[in-house]
Amino acid sequence: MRVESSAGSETRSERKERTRRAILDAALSLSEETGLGGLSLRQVAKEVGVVPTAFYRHFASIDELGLALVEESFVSLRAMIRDVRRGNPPLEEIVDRSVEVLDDHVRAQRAHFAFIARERSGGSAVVRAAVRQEFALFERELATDLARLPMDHWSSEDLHVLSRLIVVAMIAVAEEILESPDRERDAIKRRARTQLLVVIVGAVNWRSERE
Amino acid sequence: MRVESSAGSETRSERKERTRRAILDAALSLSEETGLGGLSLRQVAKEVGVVPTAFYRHFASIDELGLALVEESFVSLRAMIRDVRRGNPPLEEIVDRSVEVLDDHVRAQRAHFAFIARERSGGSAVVRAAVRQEFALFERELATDLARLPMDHWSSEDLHVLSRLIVVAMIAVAEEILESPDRERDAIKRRARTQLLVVIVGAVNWRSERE
DNA sequence: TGTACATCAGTGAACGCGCGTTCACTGATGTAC
DNA sequence: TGTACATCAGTGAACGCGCGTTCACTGATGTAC
Repeated sequence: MRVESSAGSETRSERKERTRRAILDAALSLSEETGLGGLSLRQVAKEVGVVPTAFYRHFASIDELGLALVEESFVSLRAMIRDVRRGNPPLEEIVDRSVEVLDDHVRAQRAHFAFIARERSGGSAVVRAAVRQEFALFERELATDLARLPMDHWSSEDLHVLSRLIVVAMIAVAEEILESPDRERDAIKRRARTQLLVVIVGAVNWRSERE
Repeated sequence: MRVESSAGSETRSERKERTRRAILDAALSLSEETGLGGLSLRQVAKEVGVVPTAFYRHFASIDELGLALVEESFVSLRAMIRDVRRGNPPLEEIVDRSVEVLDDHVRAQRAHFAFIARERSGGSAVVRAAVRQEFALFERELATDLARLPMDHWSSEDLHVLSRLIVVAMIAVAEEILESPDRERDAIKRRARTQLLVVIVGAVNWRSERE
């Protein structure tokens, strides 16, 4: 068993992990232009600086690489949600806080959020299915969060429907953030707050108007 | 000048138009699996039953073909909107009527709506830009429609924000319709009605809660 | 109406290119003793 | 600690394939007179 290593060098598995990381980063960056589907194994290898066949030491195919990217992108998304919940903000601050956190996280993890938004209706059936499954899971979680707001007159199915509405609206906001110049930042946040507030006001006043 | 033609035959330009139509249809159908970006000129030509080079008699590139498909897909989308407006339905029927019409049109023009939904974040930058521009136009139109509802306390910018919320929610509903089995039809429509109603109730009660 | 010429949708051969994948390999790192 | 062997991340040549695009062509349709 090897415990120490010669100064300034890495173990074999550290080197391997570094190459793997470089492949993931290259794929995130290159696919921003073409989508994952328009990405070739050879392009990725070239960007990383290895020979094409070295790719196979890390992933069996571009699709498998895509699945790894789905996983780590949703880690970023879940980190964002944890950040929204943190401090358990009172109702009147939820909208402002959520939009702040969304904006911060989308900007800090551009590549991950862009990847999710793009591959949600992207070219690879396998990756698309993985993204949608993650979103389905996420919508269910958000629905249980919503149940804590003052809308106990909502059935759990309706909470899920509401959750989906919020998710698709916030995906659209994230896309806007990603493709707009920085100077539109405040305008986009203002619009996002309006949308969220409309949904929440609508939800709170819903049943009373319905029957 | 040729006025009559021999029985059972077509003019040269009729034949050409028929091939063009076949190319558009083949592209719509083939791209359902791979996206427009994953489509090759040779695949399309093979499906149509012409030699690859014949493609160039009709389009200079797959991108140009894509732009033609964006145009005709939005013709379908505008036909849907005209259908919603027809009869100038009273406020309490707007939600039901809109969801009925959306469901009917998406099912009748599956390929067009699937194309729009997919290429909105698809692989070709040119086509993506065209789709987004059409949506931007459409959102502005919807905003002026909304101004006729009892929400005169809304600024025109806020009406636009509201319009965008409705559009992204309805795109998501259209995607659900397209990828779900027929037996979920009523459930999807019910969920769509809930979402639209939440947005409208929220919009009507908005300003009062805000200040 | 009949003839001579122009147009042009579609053909078919050919090209160079980037692709994914196979295979045998190298040589530094790791392990057993 | 030193030696002999195993592992395995990355190499490099080679393959067959589908791709977009070029070019000269064919022959039915259209036009002028």
